[in-house]
Amino acid sequence: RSVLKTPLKQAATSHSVLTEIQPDCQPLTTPPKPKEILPADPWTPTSNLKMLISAASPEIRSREQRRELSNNTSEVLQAKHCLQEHLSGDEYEKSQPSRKEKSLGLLCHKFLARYPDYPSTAENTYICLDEVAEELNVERRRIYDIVNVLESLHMVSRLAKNRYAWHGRHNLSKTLHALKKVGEENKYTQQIQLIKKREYEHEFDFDGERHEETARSFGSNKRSETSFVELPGMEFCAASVNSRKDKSLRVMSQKFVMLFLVSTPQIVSLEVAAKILIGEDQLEDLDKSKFKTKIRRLYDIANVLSSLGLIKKVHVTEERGRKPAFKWTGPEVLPNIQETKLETNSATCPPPASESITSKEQCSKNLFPSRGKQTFTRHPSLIKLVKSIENDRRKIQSAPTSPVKISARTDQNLSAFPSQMAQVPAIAKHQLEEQSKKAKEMKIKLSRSDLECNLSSPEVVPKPEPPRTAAPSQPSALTQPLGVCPPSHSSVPPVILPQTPSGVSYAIYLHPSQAHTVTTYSPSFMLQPLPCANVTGIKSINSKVLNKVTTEEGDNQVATDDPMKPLAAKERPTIKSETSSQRCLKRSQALQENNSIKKYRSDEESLDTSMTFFPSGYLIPLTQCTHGNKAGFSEKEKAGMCSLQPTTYSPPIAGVIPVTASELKVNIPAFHITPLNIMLSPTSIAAAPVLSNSCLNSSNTSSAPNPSSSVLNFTLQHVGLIPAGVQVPASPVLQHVPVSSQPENVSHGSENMNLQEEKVSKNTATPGLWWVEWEPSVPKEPQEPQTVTEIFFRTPGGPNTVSSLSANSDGTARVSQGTLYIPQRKLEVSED
DNA sequence: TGATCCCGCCAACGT
DNA sequence: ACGTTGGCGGGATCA
Repeated sequence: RSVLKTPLKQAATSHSVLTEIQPDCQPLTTPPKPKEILPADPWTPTSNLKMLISAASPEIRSREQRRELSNNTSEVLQAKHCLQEHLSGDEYEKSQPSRKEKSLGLLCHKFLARYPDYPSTAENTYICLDEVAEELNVERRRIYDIVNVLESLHMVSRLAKNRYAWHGRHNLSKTLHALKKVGEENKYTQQIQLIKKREYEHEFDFDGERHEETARSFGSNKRSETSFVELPGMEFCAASVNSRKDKSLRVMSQKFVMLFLVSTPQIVSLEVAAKILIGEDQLEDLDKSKFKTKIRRLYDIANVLSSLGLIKKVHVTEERGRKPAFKWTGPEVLPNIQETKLETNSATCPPPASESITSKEQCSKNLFPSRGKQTFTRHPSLIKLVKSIENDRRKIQSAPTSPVKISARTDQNLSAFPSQMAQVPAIAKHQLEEQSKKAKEMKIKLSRSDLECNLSSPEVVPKPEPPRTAAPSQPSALTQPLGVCPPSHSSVPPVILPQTPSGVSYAIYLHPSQAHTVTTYSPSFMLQPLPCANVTGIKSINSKVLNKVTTEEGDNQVATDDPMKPLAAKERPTIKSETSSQRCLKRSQALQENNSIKKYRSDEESLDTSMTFFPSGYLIPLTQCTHGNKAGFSEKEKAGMCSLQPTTYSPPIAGVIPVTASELKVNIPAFHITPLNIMLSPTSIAAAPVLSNSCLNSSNTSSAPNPSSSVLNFTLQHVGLIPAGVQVPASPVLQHVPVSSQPENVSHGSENMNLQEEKVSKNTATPGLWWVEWEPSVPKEPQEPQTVTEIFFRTPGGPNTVSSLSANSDGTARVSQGTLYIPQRKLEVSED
């Protein structure tokens, strides 16, 4: 095994290298033993799996083939020798199993591909590390890395040495809830703030004095640390067999996840994570090496989490430069969803899984009396829809479902998506996984409700159906009393998410700015009251923009599902021989894209009526004047334009938005807002895809109302941050100021002007109000320009309480309240 | 370069 | 004592 995967690293002495490479083999001259070749053979028993994976990457495949060839003969050495002598040659390089191909992430994908996300609760799935290691052709050591992380999420549990039980994602939801809870208890949010604060301070004062106290307070609130978070029902198992519960990787993994779950923009930079994880244990001893090691570990964890589709790599750009970070892309973890502590009790190790599932069933039954299927155990937050949209770019239309260990299935899948697969970039393979997961989730969701299925299927899945005009289906959705807009207009379907019990949600959508990459000028926006009826009728869209938002990057998935896309039908056929449930799945996938609204409704209906559905009138379309750009933003305007009439944003009444465009003319220089739909939720859990109709009402092209102000006011009022009658001045004057946790500091920041230029602005007219804009670092190809705009405002309540309203260019946005978040010159963005 | 992170030594553990 | 785990960090790769 090692023989194959251990190509010489480089031009070192061939002999010594080979020796190293084949430690467990006969002398270096020993040609691959038949026995070893077999397991390593990419086209053997596990070939299906490999096929699937390699199929995603022509490169990998070809390489594997190449490898295979070389492995089968004693030519190996020769070849290597040869190659070595021509290190610079392409041949050699190509035959080299590129580091990437050996990455933990890819390995993890392979690993995950072996097991279903939601294994049958009837029979337990076991994992034998040895086997897996062998089949995946890697050292066991690597498997440990993966398993440990999975274990931290309770996706697997250790039964005995070399033996694990696979639970898949059945426990994920609960685990995340638990982790979030613990994360909150650990005050990670505050810790993050502290760290950021310190970073901030570092930038200005060179004396590391005050760090002392920071460190103090930091280290002080450590407590239940170093303990492995377990799930009721699972701990038994884990504890009994695995005494070392505080294993670093496992714990680290959990903590890392916690950080995501508790932080507002669910983005965590490695640096911060590392510091927090270190800081917890040993008191701040800025040990360089320790930090480095921590980072390394985090990468390992991150790779696995990425493979799971829970996070994705991004970069936070700030003055300091680009810093690696990760963004949570996993399911939203609703705060108060009662932890399903319906745990039964008696349970042996394997049982825990089924048990937890049982409890979930209970839960779901409660939620959906009529339903009893085990599949919809989870209470999929509607937000997932958003997530899915968020991840639109995920192409790879294939991989209907994540591969199961059954080879037959894999084959089927493969045959179904031959060509497509062949076009998928190797690295993008993971996306496939994500998608399949998404699909599964949807599947589950759908299965939960026939109604849902019925509603969605008719329109979305009609495979035989020719490129239908979105129009037909749209209306139906629109006619609904909900405040949603026609999905067809935008590739980014508008969605109204269920609200937290505490409050109503608002759907606001702004028109996407065409200048995704432009960051210097302020696009103009219009805030207009837009009754549903009107919305429904609106058809004009800035396809260019919209496409950019969702279809960009040639996202097959999206494209396929996009009703606007003629090719949509093209792929449907593949769904042919699927089961109805599978179809639902597919449909759901399709729905995500364009019928989110509908979908949402379905969910809403099927989910539970207790959810406060937001009045239709709460849809606030903020269209951007497509042309009212630069021209419209003369220096003068930038200076102090915004002539905002003190308008009171009273709670909108169904179907009506108490604001008029004219009232919201505000331009906030340096404030770049991209398309967004904002779901405002007092408690910070809403996220919604945006529905943007370009120039819908762009009649007012010249005016450039600033969405931020309107949104802000609207938000502030509805979130209760400001009296209904009060209005926050639409930042007539904006200054670039350093942002710090101390509001006071903000007031005088002229000296720090350079900091965060145009990134963070403060509305001097409204103390305690900041906005932060995250721009895409580089408008790479059709990748999604992840521009994030975030508005921070201090809550009257506590000095450290703030709320933030952030809008992502991908159409999602969220409002949250919580502890002070230091706007840090963070400019999130691009991914790799 | 700095960001990533593979690789595998070797110590802690389990049996 | 020996096999299993997995902490750790050198140094190779990648971007």
